[in-house]
Parts: sequence; structure tokens; C-alpha cells
Amino acid sequence: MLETFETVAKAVADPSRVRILKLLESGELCVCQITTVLDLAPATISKHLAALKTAGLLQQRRDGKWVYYRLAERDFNDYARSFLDLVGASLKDDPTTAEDHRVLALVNAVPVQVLCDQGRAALSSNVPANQGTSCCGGIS
Amino acid sequence: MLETFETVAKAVADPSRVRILKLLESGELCVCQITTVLDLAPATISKHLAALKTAGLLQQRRDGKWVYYRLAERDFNDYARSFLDLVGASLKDDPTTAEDHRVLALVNAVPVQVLCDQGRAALSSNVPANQGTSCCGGIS
DNA sequence: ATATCATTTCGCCTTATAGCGAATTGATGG
DNA sequence: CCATCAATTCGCTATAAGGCGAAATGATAT
Repeated sequence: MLETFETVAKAVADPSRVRILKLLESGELCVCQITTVLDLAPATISKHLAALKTAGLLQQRRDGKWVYYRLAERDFNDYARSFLDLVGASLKDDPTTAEDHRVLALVNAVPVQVLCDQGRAALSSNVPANQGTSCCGGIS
Repeated sequence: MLETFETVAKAVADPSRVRILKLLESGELCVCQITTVLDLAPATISKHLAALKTAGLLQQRRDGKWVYYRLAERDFNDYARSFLDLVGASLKDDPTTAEDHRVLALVNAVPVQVLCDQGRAALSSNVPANQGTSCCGGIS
């Protein structure tokens, strides 16, 4: 019980994982899409996704070569739902997640196939190399 | 924003700190009372309390030699209230926190003065040396 | 079968954090 | 003042965790 609570809370206590959760509020995404938006190594993203899934916050679906993740629809433990709701209600005006959604719009304009090949280079508009955790950094 | 969220989430993502929050749901306690229940070094408890206070989850009051902590009554940031509510709604049947409350009852039967002097030795009934995270361990 | 390619796992490094004992702080009471 | 004592801060150690590149996995397509 306390241990499960800890697992879920720790999953939500990392900024990269919160960014992933906020991205997935718009619907499911495949790993390379998430990787492109967060601008981290695939290995890192994969580890974060595993942590979120272990915590019962995500579920996974395979489609050909691609693996799609989405917010958990059923309750895998006593706390996942509560934490997902809390995250959903939070960070409405956060600059980092706002910027992530802006980049996501660009990502969605590119076929997954191309994205997996080229990563950020596939994005039409100019995207800041690193939106960082310190600042909003958006040249709107 | 994300940074504040992270601070609050991390504060709640540690089992010792959650135990403290659950204890304080019954009302304010001084540091030596909390120390006795959790059975950790005063330095460790003090650090946990500082983390919870920084996260906006606790407030503090001095009474003579003793410092009393209680759950935050006003909103120090955008997320503290949400997380406190979530913790309050969680772990209703958790064996560790149940055991903590049982020990707290013994602690409350002893004057603070005596407790600060003698620690666990001041408790009338026999208390397991360590309730641990793994098991309920209560010899009811 | 074999090659390709998205994803995951593994090994490693660096940083963050829980825990403690010792020293410090700050209020109380001689 | 000076001693006492609860609480905090300071070093320190051990473990956990985020990040990456390289190797392994597993499905697809030739």
C-alpha cells in the first residue's frame, strides 16, 4: 500500500515524466513522437515510459513497428487514478508543457514514418534545440 | 510551475514523509513526538519536516523549547492543497500508517517533556523497535 | 532466411537524496 | 551570564535515479 503509493508518487515526481503525461492528455503517441518532443535519447524515454507503466499510469499498444502509449483507462492500482486526475488538473498555464504542445502540433503534421527516421529534422518550423527546465524559452 | 509541482510531488514521494503527513492529519505534533513514532534520528526527521515545509505542505509554530508542525492551512503554492487532499484520501487501510497511529496514541499518553527526554523508553506498552516498510508487524 | 528499423535492455557515469552522528543554534531557567 | 535541552544544520556515506551510447529484441518487409 504505502509502497504502491510511493511508486506512483515517484513516477509523477519527475519533470520529464510529467511532461509525457501532459502530452498524452491529447491522446496516444508513439515512442518516437514523445522522444522528438522531449528531445531526449530514446533509451531515456523508454525508461520513463516503463516507470509510468509500472506505476499504472500508462498503457501500451503495439501497431506494426511502433508502440503507442496512452493514459491508463482502467485502474491498475488504488492511486493511479487520483494522481492522473491531479496531474490533469495541474500545470494549465505551465510554459514548458505549453511549449511541448506547440512542438507536438508540428510533430503531428509529419507522418510517423518520417519522424522516426529524421527526428527533429523532420519538423518544418524552427524548434528550439532545448526548451530546458529553467525557462519558457519560446520565441512565439 | 513545473518546478514547484516537482518540489511538492517529490515531498510526497517518500514513505517517511507520507507517514508524517498522515500522523499530522490527527492534529499538530512536536518534533520529538514525530521522531518517537517514526523511530528515526532527530536530524532525519528535521530534514523531512523542512522538505515538507518548503513544499508548502506544513506550517510550524514554536512553543517554548518545542516546535510544533501541522498540515498547511493556507495555500502556499498552486499544488500543495491538491496533494494534501490526495494524501488525505489515500492509505486509509495502510498497515504502516495504522501502526503509526497506534504508537501515536501511546505517545499522546505521555507528557511531551518526558517524551523528549526518554524517547521510546517513555512509552508504557511494548512497541516494536522498528515497524519497517515491509510488514504490519503489530503484536496487537 | 535476412536485412531493417523502432523500441527496449544493459552497462556505465554523474547527480540527488535518505540516513546518521557531531556540531551549532536558540530559547529556557538557574 | 551560563547551563540545559529541543531542534536544526553540517559533513559524510550509501543507495537510488536520470541521462546516454551500445547491444539486444522483435516485428516487418524483401
